[in-house]
Amino acid sequence: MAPSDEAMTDTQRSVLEYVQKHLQESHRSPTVREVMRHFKWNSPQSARKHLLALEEKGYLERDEHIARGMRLAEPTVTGISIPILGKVAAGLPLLAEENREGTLVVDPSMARGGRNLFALTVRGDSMVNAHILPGDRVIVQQTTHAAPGEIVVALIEGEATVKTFRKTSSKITLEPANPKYDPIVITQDQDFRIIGKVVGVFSPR
Amino acid sequence: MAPSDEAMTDTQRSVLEYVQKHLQESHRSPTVREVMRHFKWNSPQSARKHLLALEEKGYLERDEHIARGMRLAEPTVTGISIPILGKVAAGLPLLAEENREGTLVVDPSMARGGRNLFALTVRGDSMVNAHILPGDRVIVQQTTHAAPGEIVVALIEGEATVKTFRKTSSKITLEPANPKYDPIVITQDQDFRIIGKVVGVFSPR
DNA sequence: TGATTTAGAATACGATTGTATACTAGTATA
DNA sequence: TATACTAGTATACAATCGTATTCTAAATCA
Repeated sequence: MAPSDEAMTDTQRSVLEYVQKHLQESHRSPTVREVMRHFKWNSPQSARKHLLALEEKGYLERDEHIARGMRLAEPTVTGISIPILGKVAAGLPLLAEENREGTLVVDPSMARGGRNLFALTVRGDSMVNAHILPGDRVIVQQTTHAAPGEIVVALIEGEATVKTFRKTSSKITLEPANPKYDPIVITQDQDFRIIGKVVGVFSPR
Repeated sequence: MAPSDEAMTDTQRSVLEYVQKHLQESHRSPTVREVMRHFKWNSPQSARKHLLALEEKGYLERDEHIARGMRLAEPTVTGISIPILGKVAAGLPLLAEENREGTLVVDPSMARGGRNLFALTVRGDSMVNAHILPGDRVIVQQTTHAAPGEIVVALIEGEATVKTFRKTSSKITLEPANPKYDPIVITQDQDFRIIGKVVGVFSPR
């Protein structure tokens, strides 16, 4: 349950702010008695009631009977960690642990709308004219459908490839952005699947 | 004091990994006894000795007498926040608060060697053949010197521009990567300054 | 061989800590 | 007026937890 469902009293707000500050500064939850002492109260229950109220209203999460067991309901986001996909193993879900090669941190602006993202390291120069170079990390939004002209990541016979998606009434082609290469025409009997479309490129130089 | 000064024993390494994992997953330090139970030991001292050893060797930090008082000596880096430079105001230090337009989070792999980084939003298409497009964020390492052929960010008469740096015995030129534009020849009386070189490009699509 | 280091056990002490119950007082509300 | 809610106090209990001391056993090393 997300915060801001229910209003806090002034004291509850102060307590929440103290807990937030404590977590931020010491990377550790305060104890009930630390809250009590900070507000110069004389009973652990004074603090405890506010903490329980904050938990009930969804602002705090707690683990019972555990010392320093408080957490903020909404963790502060500094960057979005998305998995880097390596070789895709057949039969496994795309984002299974086994397919992961590492983690890439991207700006939160990339993740608007809670998009289902992953990254892929580009091999080969087939997309240089779309400014996607070998070694670049393409940031991919997972989807099974794409509009013609969009740059997609497709799985052909178990191999992941980045190409421009083209579609006519009769056939689907995957078009490179490099005159050196020919378009790939998808035939009926091929194992073909769109796994996402490119929403960003990260290019270390 | 940085870790890796002193070698760990195998057990100490396992304990450190467990503490790291615990911190990462629950945002909370394990207790001495939780470490003990995880390794199926029968005495708190078994765990405590390893924890004290890890502290002495600089891998862990601890606060005495405090429940769940362990921290990693090197905080886990999830992303590097670098400032996005806007219009550069004359007279101010480059990275002054007034010049900042926002923050960009990049992968830690960009920040190897503790480089002094900032980001810049590209305006114009003068570098498209170097795969730097309008709207891209170039990630820049601050430096006053560059080798010919490197892509630099230069300040000409207070205006920041991204170009390829060229230098002969007689003159300095800034070369666009787009035939539509002519190279800029720097004259003696111009206020010219290199402020950094491009080490990465972040391109939202 | 004897000394040192490392790993772990056994046990205990006391402070810390989450929790429970019972109480007073003020304030808002139906 | 009676009721409910909020705020805080007082006190107690038991589990958790960091720490201290003493001990055994194996491995390393000079």
